[in-house]
Amino acid sequence: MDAKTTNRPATDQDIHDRIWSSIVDRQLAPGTRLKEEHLAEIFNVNRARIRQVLQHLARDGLITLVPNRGAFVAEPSIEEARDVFFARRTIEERLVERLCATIDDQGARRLRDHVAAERRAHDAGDFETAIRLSGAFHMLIADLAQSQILAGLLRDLVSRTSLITALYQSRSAHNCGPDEHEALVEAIVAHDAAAAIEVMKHHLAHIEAQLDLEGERAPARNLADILSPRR
Amino acid sequence: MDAKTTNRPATDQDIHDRIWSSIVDRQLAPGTRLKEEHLAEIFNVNRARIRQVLQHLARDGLITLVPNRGAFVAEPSIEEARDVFFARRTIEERLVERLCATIDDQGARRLRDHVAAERRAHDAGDFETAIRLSGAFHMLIADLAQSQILAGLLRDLVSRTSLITALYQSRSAHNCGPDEHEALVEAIVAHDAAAAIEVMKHHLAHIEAQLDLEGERAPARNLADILSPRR
DNA sequence: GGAATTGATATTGTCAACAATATTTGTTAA
DNA sequence: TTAACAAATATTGTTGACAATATCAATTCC
Repeated sequence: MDAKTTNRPATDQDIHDRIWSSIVDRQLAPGTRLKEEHLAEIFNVNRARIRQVLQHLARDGLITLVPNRGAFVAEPSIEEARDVFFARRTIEERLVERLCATIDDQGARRLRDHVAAERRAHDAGDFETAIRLSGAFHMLIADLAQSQILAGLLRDLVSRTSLITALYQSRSAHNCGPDEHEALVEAIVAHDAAAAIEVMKHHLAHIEAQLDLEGERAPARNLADILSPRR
Repeated sequence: MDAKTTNRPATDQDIHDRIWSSIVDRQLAPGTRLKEEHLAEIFNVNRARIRQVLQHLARDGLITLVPNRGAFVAEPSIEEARDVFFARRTIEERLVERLCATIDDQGARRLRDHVAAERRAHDAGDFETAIRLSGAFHMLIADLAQSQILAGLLRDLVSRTSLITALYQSRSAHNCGPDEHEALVEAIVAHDAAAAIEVMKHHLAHIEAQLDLEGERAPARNLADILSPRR
């Protein structure tokens, strides 16, 4: 959290976006305490504004508000993690099903361009970009499928997935996104709903399988981790 | 909105629940303006508290916050209405599918008891209760299907459905809930997922078909409607 | 040395006041 | 009578101060 304050006062949306992406990009680890006054100083705004933003982030599922104690980056339990994947399957299978019926040339081009960019980043070893584009691919599908409600719900679920992988990802995990994304795009463009659903199902199962949701909980964060400056 | 203030200070959750149910029960019509200071007087709390509650209700999709102008009970467009039903089908079909696999004796009893209560209210002509129980039936399915995430999402969608029916329901609509709910329960108890999905799909299509989403927008609310006392 | 207690400090929760913006009311002109 | 304009009022947005609660540091006791 090394955001520099600028002279233009930050809007609530700016602040929300900044904290959101710091969590999703894993700069803020699960369990991190977010002090209102501290954030207010960082963003150079009144504390009441921060409270408002934190309320929103809590509704997004990215932070946990504990009465009288403050806000913490969320630490989803194993049960929650499974539920997130269940919800994602529910939504994303339906979205690709719909997209198979509605995809047009422009949509197909956008999908292909996106996966090509993913492939380029992946092949160049730029894994940070590859991972970011991988998440954005899911949101592109949601946008193209034209359900604002499901797209909004999915956005939260994808964000929470980032928290979950931060907590539970085993060491051997690797990003296999472009291959499965390509297969998905081809099924969509071919209007093959059954295949698209199967690929999406497999893809999400693959992501979930890389997480250690069977063993012990992820190591509890100690107090020093929580209290050390996050910069 | 004739809530009487009590001596115990209302909690934020109390206030939220009260406004929520007033909207869902159609005591507060779509388009109604909710003034912060007025609500603060009604509930005998500081206005800042009301602002917090209104933020939550906006995230629930039940009200619309217009900068510098205030909060209004939401008036979903036809596109939004269709999207809500699409999202509901996505979620509710998956929930009944899962419930067919996990239902036990206790769950079956709860479902049957609920539909019986619905049937009694319906047969006694107590349509207010019948409609309330009808909505609660959907939430019971969500609870039993054991996905907190989908249950939470569905709660918001069911609430918004109430707004939509308030705006778009044709005059000839009637509640045919108990019959379809009974068929659904039997499919679930028989572990027949295909049938359950089909009944749920048909049930939601039935609700949607009773709305006039093809013709002109619901009549615009005129100034007299907005300014008349809402009690 | 560890646990319990106390006091100091930090943080969150709440509030009323003021600034900014919108709405309503009153007045004037055509 | 209607439209335009100005003034008054209402409402929302923001802030800093204070109350309530939690955390941390220091001290004492076993």
